[in-house]
Amino acid sequence: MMKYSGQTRVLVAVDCIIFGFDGENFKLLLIQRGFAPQKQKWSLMGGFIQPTESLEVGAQRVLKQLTGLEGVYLEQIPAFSEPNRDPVERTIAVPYFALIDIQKYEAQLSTEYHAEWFLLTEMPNLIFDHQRMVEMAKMRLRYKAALHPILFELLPEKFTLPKLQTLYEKLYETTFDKRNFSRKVLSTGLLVRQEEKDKESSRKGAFYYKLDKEKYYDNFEAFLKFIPNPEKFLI
Amino acid sequence: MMKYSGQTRVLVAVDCIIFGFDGENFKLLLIQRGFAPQKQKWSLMGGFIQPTESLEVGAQRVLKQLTGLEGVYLEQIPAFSEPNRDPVERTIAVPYFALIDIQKYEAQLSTEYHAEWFLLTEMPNLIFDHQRMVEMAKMRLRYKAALHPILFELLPEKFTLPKLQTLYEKLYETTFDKRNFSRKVLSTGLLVRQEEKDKESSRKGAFYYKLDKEKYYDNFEAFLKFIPNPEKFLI
DNA sequence: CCAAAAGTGTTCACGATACACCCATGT
DNA sequence: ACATGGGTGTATCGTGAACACTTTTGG
Repeated sequence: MMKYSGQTRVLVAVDCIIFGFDGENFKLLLIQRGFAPQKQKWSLMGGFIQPTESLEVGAQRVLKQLTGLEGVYLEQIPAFSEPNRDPVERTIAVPYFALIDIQKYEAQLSTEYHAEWFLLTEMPNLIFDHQRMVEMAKMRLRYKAALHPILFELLPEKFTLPKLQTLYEKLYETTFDKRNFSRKVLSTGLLVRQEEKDKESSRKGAFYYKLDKEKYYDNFEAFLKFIPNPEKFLI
Repeated sequence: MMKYSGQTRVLVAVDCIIFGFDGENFKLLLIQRGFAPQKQKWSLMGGFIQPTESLEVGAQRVLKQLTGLEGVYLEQIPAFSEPNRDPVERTIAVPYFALIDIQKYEAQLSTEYHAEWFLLTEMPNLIFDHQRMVEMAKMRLRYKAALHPILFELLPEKFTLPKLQTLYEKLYETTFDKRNFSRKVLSTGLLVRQEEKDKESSRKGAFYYKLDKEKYYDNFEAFLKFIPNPEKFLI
């Protein structure tokens, strides 16, 4: 097979910034790196791109290895390509942020990678430029979620409005008026109220809601703002 | 030097989707590919990433080679990484869209690449998946420009409000009310009216405006909507 | 004097915000 | 009975959209 001559080939890695939400706080799934350099240090889950897979497929593979989950919400963020970002060998990293339902995950946790959930606010130091990747991912998530209904990916199938509101409040480090919030969310018609209530976090109990899957997928890329004044939060 | 073992290295290319605006229509700067395969076919300007440069730097280098311009507005869009997208050898392409002032360019055009401006609506067929890259870039540009004041990058230093409006109208393939448009644009305080008028395109003449550079750079990433109902245009 | 494009103000409607009370229940 | 969190309605304000006439001047 013919090749392009005189050009340098480089390693390409996908690194996953895996977000979860435990009902109270944002979490990040990190692993303890199992190989040199920086063995034992905390790191994002990642892997080198294989000859037969695209970046997207590679990221899904890496996620499946760690969490057992497939079809996870993934979004590419701009590549990290400083020539010396990896001290071993030049590696271009294409980060993906992933939104997963922390409950689905728990059962499947592989012990192979020494993975652990950290509160986003209490992250350990990470190797290389992974810290910066997390920062970028957080910014991107804030941006995207201000305009599109993607945070549902972090919630279990059934969730309550107060939980949904907490989710948004934690991401934007603010509080919202619950009357306005519920009106805005319900007006999208994306949510279906269930008979059942969640009695865990209050005496009265809060109704569970499920997504109207059809409307949800139709509106996935739609422009739905759940938070007031999004411009305040967008960079 | 130590290396990661057992992994495949790949070529990484940057490809530039170069947009211009001639005062009436969007244009795209394409080159006639000078090497096999698909020699002579129209293509985006691109290049392989070099050992000492980041992707961003590589894209700027490629742009400079073709146009002579430096410090051009560039934005990365998600990588194209299908294993067989380049028939010669696996290459991951990281596309950047560039917004340039078509007037600054014209003098500097290198003849080396057989470059030519095409109307965006009358593009020839492009090699590989470059067509799809242009589509993606167009979508991204529409998205970004609906929320942030980036289209000024396409205009010369002095421009008139009617030209600015035409620019937006062409991108969104619609028309806007000029009273609302000018009010909205001027209310940002980003524009400074000049004494001079452009008498080219009307008898009465239209005032030239310049950007207030300081405010512009402050608001570069700010949330400024110049078009009504942006949600209608965002995917 | 006429054609062609530039420039400008007001009204209206809707969406966004602010705000406070009652409800259900477990202890 | 009371403490705790859940749920709901209304009044007001401000932003965004619709809309039409006057101005300038080259021919």
